[in-house]
Amino acid sequence: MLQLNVIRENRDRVVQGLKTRNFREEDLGLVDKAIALDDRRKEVQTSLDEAKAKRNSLSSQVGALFKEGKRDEAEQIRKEVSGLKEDIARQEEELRSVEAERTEVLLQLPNIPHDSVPAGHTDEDNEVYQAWTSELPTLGGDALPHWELAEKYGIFDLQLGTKITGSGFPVFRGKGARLQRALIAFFLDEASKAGYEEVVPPLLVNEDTARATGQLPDKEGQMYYVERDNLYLIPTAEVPLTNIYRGDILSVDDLPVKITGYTPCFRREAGSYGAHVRGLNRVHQFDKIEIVQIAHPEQSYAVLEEMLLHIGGLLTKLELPFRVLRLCGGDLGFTSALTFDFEVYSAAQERWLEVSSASNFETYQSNRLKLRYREGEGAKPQLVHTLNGSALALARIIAALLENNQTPEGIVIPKVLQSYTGFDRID
RNA sequence: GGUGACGUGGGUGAGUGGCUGAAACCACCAGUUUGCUAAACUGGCAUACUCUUAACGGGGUAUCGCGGGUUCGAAUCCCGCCGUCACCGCCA
Repeated sequence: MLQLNVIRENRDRVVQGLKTRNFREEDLGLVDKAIALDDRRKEVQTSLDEAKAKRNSLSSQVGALFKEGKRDEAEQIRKEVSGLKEDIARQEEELRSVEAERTEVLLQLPNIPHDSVPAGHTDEDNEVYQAWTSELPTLGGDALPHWELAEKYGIFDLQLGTKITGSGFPVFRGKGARLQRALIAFFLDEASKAGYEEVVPPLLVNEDTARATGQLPDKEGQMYYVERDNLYLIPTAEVPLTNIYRGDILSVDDLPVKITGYTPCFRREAGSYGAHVRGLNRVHQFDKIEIVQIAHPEQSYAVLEEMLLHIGGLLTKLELPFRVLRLCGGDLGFTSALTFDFEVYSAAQERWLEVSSASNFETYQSNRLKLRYREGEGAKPQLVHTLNGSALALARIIAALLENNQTPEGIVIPKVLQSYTGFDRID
């Protein structure tokens, strides 16, 4: 959520940002509407506070007068205060409704894109930030897509998952399951080496948590929901990991906070179908190692750069061809100021698969999280910047590994993984 | 799930209707004193919103788990919810 004072002070920049996101002309008015509602809120707040101050001072007189035995005077003031009650109640009601309306409007405003975000409408318009300069691997005409390889080598079984749960819930078996575990261990070890604290968070979260990182209300339909207990299955570890610090005031010395966690991720992916979502390209449950940083506002873009290097390093170690995209305004997530996507080239499908997304949310999340830091002793608390990235998402990495590494003798496991898998090929 | 106890500031903990935004102690910060350190002493030490100020600052409101109620006035009384702990039940 954007801060109102930021909107006030940078009104034109906010409007410009919405345009970068291709906001409809009629919705640009939301910015001024938010400001107007906040003006009204201030008015009511001030007038309500005055009424309450009067009540409080009169009330304390009542007590004093009673003690002095001046019953009549006390009685008179008491009646006067009684009259104030109605007025206070009415103003409280108005304050509540103005605040609710203001929040409603603020929730509809996405983050302001960073200056470097290119204009554009779809993923076609994303800017190639770091291209793959070597040659892309080519496989012969008999190369198989990963879903066929999976069947051939018994790596995972989607039909079995359908029997147990429903479509989009793969069952990994044998060496496939082992490969999965190897990747998780590898990614976590790499994150630890890079200074991230490893965390095992809950997989179900409550409403407050889902709201604080921005999944509610804008991505409600994307999450599985357990109605009986009013809990949501996490779509990404970002949600519980970032919420660890919800409401906290950190010292500047604590920054940056670096945490990582492996979790399964659950996504309903409502409305997705077609050839591009075959196999592991898009599933309802997949495993992901997430890295999260809570950073000083002045450091956050350097931190984002550091995260990109970390993620790129993983792909390099896995010997996968990849490129990095800077998302355009139209493709940028609602809460993000700047996002880079990592795509791995899948040689058999001859297309790029998104395997990671790293974003700087600046203060958009921290404002909802009420997550702040203090510059020094006694300094006023300020919002931190939050960032996160996948490092990495497993399903599509496996898809790419299977496809790119297929040989007539089976699927070759990259060297770095061999000590984790305990085998060097799947055949 | 059942029964009982409890929920106060960074921590311990006092406080049963007004003088309590909250004692005291600990921790922390600054200063004084002192060969150094330690000790002692003095002072400071919540957050949000809001008004005011060029600024430093000052004023107001709210917050004692959360939400409602009673009252001129609530940390304190009443109701609901949530949580923690103990015992029982169940259980990886």
